[in-house]
Amino acid sequence: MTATTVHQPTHREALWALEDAFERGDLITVFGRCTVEYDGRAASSLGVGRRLLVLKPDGTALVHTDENQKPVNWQPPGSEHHAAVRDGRLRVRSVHTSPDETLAVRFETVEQLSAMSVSGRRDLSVTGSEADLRNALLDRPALIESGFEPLATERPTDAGPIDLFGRDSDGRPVVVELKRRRVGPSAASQLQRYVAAIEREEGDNAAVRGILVAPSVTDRARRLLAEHELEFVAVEPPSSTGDAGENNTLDTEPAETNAFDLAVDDSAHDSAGDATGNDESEAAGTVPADEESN
Amino acid sequence: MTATTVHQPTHREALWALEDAFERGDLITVFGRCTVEYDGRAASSLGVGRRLLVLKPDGTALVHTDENQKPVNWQPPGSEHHAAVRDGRLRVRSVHTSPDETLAVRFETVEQLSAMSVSGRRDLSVTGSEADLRNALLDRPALIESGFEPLATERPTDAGPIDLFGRDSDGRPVVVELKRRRVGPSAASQLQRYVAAIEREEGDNAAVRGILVAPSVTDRARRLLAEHELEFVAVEPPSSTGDAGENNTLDTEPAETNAFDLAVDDSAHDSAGDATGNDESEAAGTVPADEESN
DNA sequence: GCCTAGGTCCCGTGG
DNA sequence: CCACGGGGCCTAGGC
Repeated sequence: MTATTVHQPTHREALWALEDAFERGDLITVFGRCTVEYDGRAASSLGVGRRLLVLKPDGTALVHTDENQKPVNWQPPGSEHHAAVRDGRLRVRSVHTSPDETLAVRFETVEQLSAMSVSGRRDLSVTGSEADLRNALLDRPALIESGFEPLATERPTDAGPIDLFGRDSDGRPVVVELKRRRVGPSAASQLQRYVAAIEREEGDNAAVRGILVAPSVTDRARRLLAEHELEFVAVEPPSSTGDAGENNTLDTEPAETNAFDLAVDDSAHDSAGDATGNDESEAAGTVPADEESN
Repeated sequence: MTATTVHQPTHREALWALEDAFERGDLITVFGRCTVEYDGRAASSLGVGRRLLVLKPDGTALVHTDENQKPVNWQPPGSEHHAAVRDGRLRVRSVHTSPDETLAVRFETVEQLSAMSVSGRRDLSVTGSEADLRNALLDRPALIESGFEPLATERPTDAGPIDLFGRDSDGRPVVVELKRRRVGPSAASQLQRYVAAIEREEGDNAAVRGILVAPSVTDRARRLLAEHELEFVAVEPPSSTGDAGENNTLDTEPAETNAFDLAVDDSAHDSAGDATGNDESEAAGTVPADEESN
């Protein structure tokens, strides 16, 4: 129920505590001086130092140092944790199969070991994802282009699924690729692959349009789009500070929960344009201070 | 020096311990029941549950549940941690600027709070990276193709840097893209971009070859390569179990530390081939059992 | 700061 | 199991 902790344990005491925690399915943290060896998809070796080891009941293992968000070493979920005392020292091994990988943490000293039962993330709700952008555009397809008619999302092709497929006011097929943030060359190539796939589907004479929809685009990506006669439409990035209810009611639509501020900022394939997205100034009342309740 | 821990603290005691740990630049772990709110590049809300909060002196914040390698919520390095007691409850806020992001963790109960000074990853050495593959191929360019002459790595082009650039025995320019693992469509597109850039550099009549070097390739990527008349050469993935000293000395070169077993497995652009990498059997004595020392 | 690409990417979804 | 693409990707290296 509550957290169990052993402070400055002997290595053998730490082993007992670990085995108990494994039994209970607790999440475990270990502070101590250790070395780390990893062998699997790659291989690595880490000299002695003071670190934090986290062991999860799902098999995940994390070795954290004083900096960076990513662990310096780790083991994926599905691994099996094993603990033992060798040469009087605690050793934790996490073993994964398929792919075969092993993480070994050898402790010189164990400062502290804690364990507590933790609960999963049942109810994490996120807004501002690409799916939110897609829904926003389905509500207001004219923001991609006046007269654009959405026909399908995740439409399958030989090259993979298209984010948003439809036709323009002239009846031409339109492939739309959505990105929630500034795009680089890979997104342009991705769009180009999908356009080529539709062109093969429709026949060689088909004039298939491709539109990349994102907050902004790098110079290189813009040139790539131009080379393939693809287009770019800018949308505002998700507006962050809780404006979920602040619908700019220009149209009749109620417009479902819309994390994206949508702005038409067409930049045709042959124009240089400067919609690099570094010039946003007035979106929705960006008052940096004054957050309610501290 | 050693770890400090408070068990079942009051919220105010937890606050004192946190402030002390901030002062010392410790790495901090907090077990407790909490809710988590995030707002920034996206936004999310997480209901009450028992979790582990990790705070690093570089500004990183991590919220971990009982499963998955990635934290359910987090804050990047460079954030500023702030702690306070509001309504009798501990609240930790980590604030980042540019991009503006805030993570707020509100504790219902604090089971335990620990802090310890930890040290960085000075001496992490990894093998099996793409750079290792590149070095291995520079030592033995014939494994890409007999007569291949490497001229440059990271060669800049209008489309970005080329992993490995050279010429074949006929003097034709060759663009080589390296991947440390099985490749999909994006790698094929990446190679195609580089080849197109070199073709523009060299002139329209130039016959520029492109070779994707990787352990294996998906069907879709193989088709993409064929469409653009690009080639694929298979190399064995990094062989994992410590064979760093096992140089197969066929040539005169001493062959530096070579984490990759290299195998020629050419599959031309117009052949279907089956070098999907699922059929490796005898590489280098793959004895699954018997790991030295435990 | 931006851009580009690698990563033991992780992760979910679909086949 | 593999394949594919998103991600608050993160991180390193250039510029």
